[in-house]
Amino acid sequence: MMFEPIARKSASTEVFDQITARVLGGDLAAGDALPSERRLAEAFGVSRPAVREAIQKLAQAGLVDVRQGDATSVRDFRQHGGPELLSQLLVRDGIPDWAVVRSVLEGRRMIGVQVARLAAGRATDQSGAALREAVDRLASDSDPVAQQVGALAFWERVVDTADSIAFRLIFNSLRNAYEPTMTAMAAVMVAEVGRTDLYHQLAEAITAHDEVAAAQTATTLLDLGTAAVTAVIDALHQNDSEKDT
Amino acid sequence: MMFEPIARKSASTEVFDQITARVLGGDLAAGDALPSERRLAEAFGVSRPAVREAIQKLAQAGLVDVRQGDATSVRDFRQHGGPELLSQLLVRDGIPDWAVVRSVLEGRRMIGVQVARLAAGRATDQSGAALREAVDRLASDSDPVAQQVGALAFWERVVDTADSIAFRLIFNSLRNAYEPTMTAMAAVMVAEVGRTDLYHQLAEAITAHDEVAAAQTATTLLDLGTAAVTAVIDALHQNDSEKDT
DNA sequence: AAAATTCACTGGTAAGACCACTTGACCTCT
DNA sequence: AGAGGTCAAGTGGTCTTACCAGTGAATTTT
Repeated sequence: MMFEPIARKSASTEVFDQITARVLGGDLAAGDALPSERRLAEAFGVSRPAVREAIQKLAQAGLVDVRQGDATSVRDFRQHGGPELLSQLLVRDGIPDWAVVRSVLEGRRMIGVQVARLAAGRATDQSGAALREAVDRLASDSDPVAQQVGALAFWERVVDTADSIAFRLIFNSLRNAYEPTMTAMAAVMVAEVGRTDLYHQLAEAITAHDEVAAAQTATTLLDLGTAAVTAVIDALHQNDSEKDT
Repeated sequence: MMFEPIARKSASTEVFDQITARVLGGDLAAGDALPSERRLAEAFGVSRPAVREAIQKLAQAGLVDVRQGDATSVRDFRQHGGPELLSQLLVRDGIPDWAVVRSVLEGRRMIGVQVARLAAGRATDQSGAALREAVDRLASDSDPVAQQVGALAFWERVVDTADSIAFRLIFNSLRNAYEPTMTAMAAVMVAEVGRTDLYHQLAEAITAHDEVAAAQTATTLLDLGTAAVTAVIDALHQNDSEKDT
């Protein structure tokens, strides 16, 4: 029996998480007024500073609008939120939101291709070596989860090679959304991350400054994972339909 | 004479902004330890709760790593930050960072094309009407700034039509980065936002479910702005070179 | 030399008081 | 009536003070 490290959440983090879940879950609709800080403090059984810290984080995430003198109100996260929210949207109460999963896969695929193309245009000797090293490390892993970590590290190198801070930051967001789901996705994603030949091919295309080949290989590679996940989703939906019948 | 609404910043916001600027500006490098909350409070002349609120926001933005018992340390925002940071990175001390500008333009272009393609695949009668309305509103504006606002609203409709929450949230981030620069960009961006014919064409292509035409038109449109801004950047660099000579 | 302990420093939390601002009800004058 | 002013209640903003809870390094003990 393995012991899991206990992760203690601070009071403010706990408050933040709960309110975030309420907002993203729709229990607190856009425009709704949040209870006052004093009431929240009482309701959560914490001090007011703890509540305030949570609210500041909510405001930073674009989830609430706080104005002195008036009640703090919930904002429409679809209109004001950033991609940091994706990780919370992907899975709610342990149940994946397939529409969100689909959209993240789409984003991953389209952005991955563009980044690969950019990288091919800007590869240097250094970045080429880094890419090859990442491929080698990925190829040496046999565990599906480790392979996913390796694939993520590989793509991180690709993004670095693309030398675009905007794509880098977007990549970070997608990675943060994806990471918590890795163990659950391992069995499915092996169809993609197991194809070390394609990673090798992509690394070579980028190193050779072949933008077309890089984009094409990236498309092939990312479509594998997309197709695999999509197949699972469809299968689940089919089951649902059968149950209904 | 117009009156400007006065925007008063709270103490915690002020602290947050100052530390953010230090981190993004490189004065506080990744791995550096932040002064303790008590010292920061004294240095800024504010109370400790105010400092704590600021630090919580910094942590939420991925800029610092805070652990009880140990000093709060600065994280590598390139590795952990999200695209919300772009607005702060675009301009520092009033001077645009051209590498960041370029990367945002690249992101805008590539993502815009993909979103247009997605939208073409998922347009409905409702979304088509919304797109046309947005084009009409854009066409009725003559002021460059108003046109940019209209163009942004148009693209917002396109993203909605694409029906992808991931792209929606990414779009929000790019918009937040872009909005503060609009007045400065007005004269340059008019080359793009003034082409109401292309917006109209794009709206029609999306409504007609013509993915290829939508992608192509989007490319043409977005390249206009990209080229215009790139030309300005190059001109500035040329001036710099001449000065050096 | 290694292990255990101590201590100084860090962030985490709480309570209570007061300030600054928004809102809406109420009142007054026109 | 309607426009304006006044006021009170409720909200977020801030400060002070005190103590709790971890971390890490210096210190002591073995």
